[in-house]
Amino acid sequence: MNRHRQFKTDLYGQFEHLGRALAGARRLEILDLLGQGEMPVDALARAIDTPVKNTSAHLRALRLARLVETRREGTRVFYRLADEEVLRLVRALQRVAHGRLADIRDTVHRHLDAPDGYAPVTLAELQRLVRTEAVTLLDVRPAGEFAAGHIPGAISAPLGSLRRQLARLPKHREVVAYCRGPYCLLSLEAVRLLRRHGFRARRTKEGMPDWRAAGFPVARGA
Amino acid sequence: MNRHRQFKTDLYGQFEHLGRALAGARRLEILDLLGQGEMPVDALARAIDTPVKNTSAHLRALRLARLVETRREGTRVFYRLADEEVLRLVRALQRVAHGRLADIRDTVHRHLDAPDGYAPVTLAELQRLVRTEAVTLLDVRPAGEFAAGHIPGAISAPLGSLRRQLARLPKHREVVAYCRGPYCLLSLEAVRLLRRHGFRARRTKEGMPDWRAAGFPVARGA
DNA sequence: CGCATATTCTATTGAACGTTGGAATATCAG
DNA sequence: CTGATATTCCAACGTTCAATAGAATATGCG
Repeated sequence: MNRHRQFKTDLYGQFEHLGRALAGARRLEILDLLGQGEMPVDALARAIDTPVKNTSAHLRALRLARLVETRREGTRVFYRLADEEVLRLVRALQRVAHGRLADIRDTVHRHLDAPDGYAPVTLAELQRLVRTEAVTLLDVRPAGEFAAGHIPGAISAPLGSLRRQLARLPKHREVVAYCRGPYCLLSLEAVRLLRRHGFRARRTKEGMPDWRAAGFPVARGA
Repeated sequence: MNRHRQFKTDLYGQFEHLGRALAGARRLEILDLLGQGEMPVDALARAIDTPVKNTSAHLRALRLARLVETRREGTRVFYRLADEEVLRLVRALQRVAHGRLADIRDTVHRHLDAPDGYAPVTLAELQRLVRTEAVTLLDVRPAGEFAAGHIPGAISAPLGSLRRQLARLPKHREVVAYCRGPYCLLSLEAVRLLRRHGFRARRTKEGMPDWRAAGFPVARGA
């Protein structure tokens, strides 16, 4: 009977290692970002607003837990998720947290929810809309992430250059913007900008990695 | 632009709280057990082989993270999972850990895998087998957990009293045993015992909570 | 080879967490 | 009310981990 205890202690001890790797705000943010595709250390450091030195240490912990893998290219080291399953784990954690912690709902509500919540579209709806060409679909993430994978039919319109592209968009057709994921603010800003310029605009509730994880087709390149 | 950083720090900080609650071997074990149904503190303490005092502290942490809820009955306090989603999160963590950490595969392999792996049955297969009455289905968990919910058509045969029930089982029909989940050893012991007594016996790869989570019907009562 | 850039390693400090012992609270039975 | 059981609270100790600073390594370029 004691072998059973030993087994359980060993086993759940290993699970604990993995849990510890997830128990860090910066690390969760990194994993969320890596859902977009591989990134070098310095880009990640800038994205999460943390010294490179520090970011590297977090990445070390994630690599030790086998949640990320690396690839070297010249002096740069690119990190990527070790597995699609990892992002699903992060999303599961976010979903439980969002559902059960009132504080999170408050935080999100203050930032994400406009009067109409910017009329979020689910990915399934979006697929229908795109297939029937009923909407203009904008990918408002940085160009690099667009190139690494985007929804077929989407136009790359990074938030910074969106204003310049407005003139070229058909005025009459509704616009849907998507970005990195459920807690990414890019599409939100985009919708605000579009509406200020007279467009009918909505955003998706989820982002590119969720589209891919749901098994929908992904286009690559510029 | 700084409001965005503040938002992310707040948000992922909250996620971190939840991650921390998951970063404990004992706590993960508790959550796994609670997947069977509600349990009082002392039962949990015995199950995870940890002082009551200590177990209570862990439960406190879990309750603070809103992962569990309580119900009082006399001097006892019963704990239960706050949500089905919580168990799905734990399973997601286990799945990633199992897939990515070689140490876990080793640990599990040493204990769970017999020459034929005890011919694990998936839940989907099991459903077919049960519907056609092709097998005798045994629930080898403690009687209380059987009463709280079991697979329709299953016979309660707690490991302790299984030996006494052997005589009543049809010799010619194959037996399938299931228990708590992928890392529960009860069904394994059961299959060993059954085979020693000349039965053809297999076990399920997953357990009762997974059956429920998959949306299959659940029977209650003795 | 020597310099520059990108990244990682080492050592230190301070905060957070698990554990343990002892006391306190809550409920029930008599 | 008293005793008994189940659970929780409180304080102290040791460990672990994130953050920070400084040094070291690796690659590319001239």
